[in-house]
Amino acid sequence: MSLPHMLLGLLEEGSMSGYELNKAIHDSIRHFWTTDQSQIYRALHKMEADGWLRVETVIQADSPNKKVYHLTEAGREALAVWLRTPLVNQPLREAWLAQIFFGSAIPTAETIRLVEGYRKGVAEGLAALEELQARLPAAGERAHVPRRYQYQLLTLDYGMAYHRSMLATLDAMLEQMKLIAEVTE
Amino acid sequence: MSLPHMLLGLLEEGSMSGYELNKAIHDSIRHFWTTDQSQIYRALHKMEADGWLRVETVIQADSPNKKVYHLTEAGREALAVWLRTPLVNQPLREAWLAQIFFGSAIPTAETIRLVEGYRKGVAEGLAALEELQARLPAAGERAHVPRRYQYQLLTLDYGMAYHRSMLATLDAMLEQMKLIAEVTE
DNA sequence: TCCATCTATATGCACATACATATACGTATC
DNA sequence: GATACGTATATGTATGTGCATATAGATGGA
Repeated sequence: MSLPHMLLGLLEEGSMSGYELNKAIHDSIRHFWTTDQSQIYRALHKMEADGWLRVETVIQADSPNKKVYHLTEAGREALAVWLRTPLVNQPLREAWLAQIFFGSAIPTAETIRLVEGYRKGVAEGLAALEELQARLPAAGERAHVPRRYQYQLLTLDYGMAYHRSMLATLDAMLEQMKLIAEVTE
Repeated sequence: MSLPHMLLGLLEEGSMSGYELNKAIHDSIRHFWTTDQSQIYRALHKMEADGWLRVETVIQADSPNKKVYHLTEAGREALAVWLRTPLVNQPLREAWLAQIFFGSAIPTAETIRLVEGYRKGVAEGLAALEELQARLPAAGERAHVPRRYQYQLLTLDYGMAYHRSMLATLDAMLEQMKLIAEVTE
């Protein structure tokens, strides 16, 4: 389970409440990790019990009080260890590929339509990432950007490369499927 | 949940027992879907209760009796429907990218080492797929191959394209990280 | 005044899934 | 005779996870 370590990483940049962590996940790591609000609070409770976090209750006048979490030394250490720990590589798990694999059970035109839909979804995902990147420094200017920020940009690069490759692969797949349709229909 | 539909797809090609389905998953769709043996039996029970499958108990002399599952009309129909149904597109979920995103908390050399490890894993995955493909028809001969089989090859193509793209992206990432290391260390 | 919305935290619940374990038959090996 | 292995099916259980819901203070608009 990685969520606690995501939270450690975010809290290393600055102390936050669960509510703020939820927003931070949505704003900055959504392109490779999403989670439910309820999981965040559950994770925070466990992390506090494990001594990774210290809670500070902040009384607010203009909105409900909040519990701001701070990294402890143990938490900082847990993050540093995790950042060096190779994760077990998860095998591909793509249910939609089964719709291709077993596609011969329905007319080719229908599977083509399906894949075109998936292509559209990927194109939209890529557009969202490109829009995000347009508001950030270009590759040439990166050397002058804080180190922390350079790492963050690398994950955005990965997301875009993934989407572009996916588009190209889907296009190739669609071409092959059109050949199948020609021969057999 | 997709496992029941995976089983429908496999059983459409021929009736099998749970034990044989487990082997079929390992032999032919492992490159995009894996599962535990226990889930297969649980899924089969549910699918039978839902009327998608019919059981035939086969008495064997040389090994324990087996329960061979056959598709019913309802099962065949459920497969056909699923094959046309767009799956909700799952957002990227790559915990290792968080190790990059938060990488500034440890020396760059350590993150480089980590990514090199991941690169090795991807290269091994690609090698396994290439070995598998070497025993199958090349692209030029595909037109003369059964339609069912052509679809199966497309999923292998996808797996290889994914791995190749992943390798290229990781290499680019490693180059960027070496630049970071030069500037800041 | 009522209602919606934002801030803020928390629990209930269902589902998917993996790991471990249990049972049991037949064959081959030591 | 004991042990290991392949075949074959099944349950127990823990964990990860998302959706729904509950509670509640403050603000702003209809």
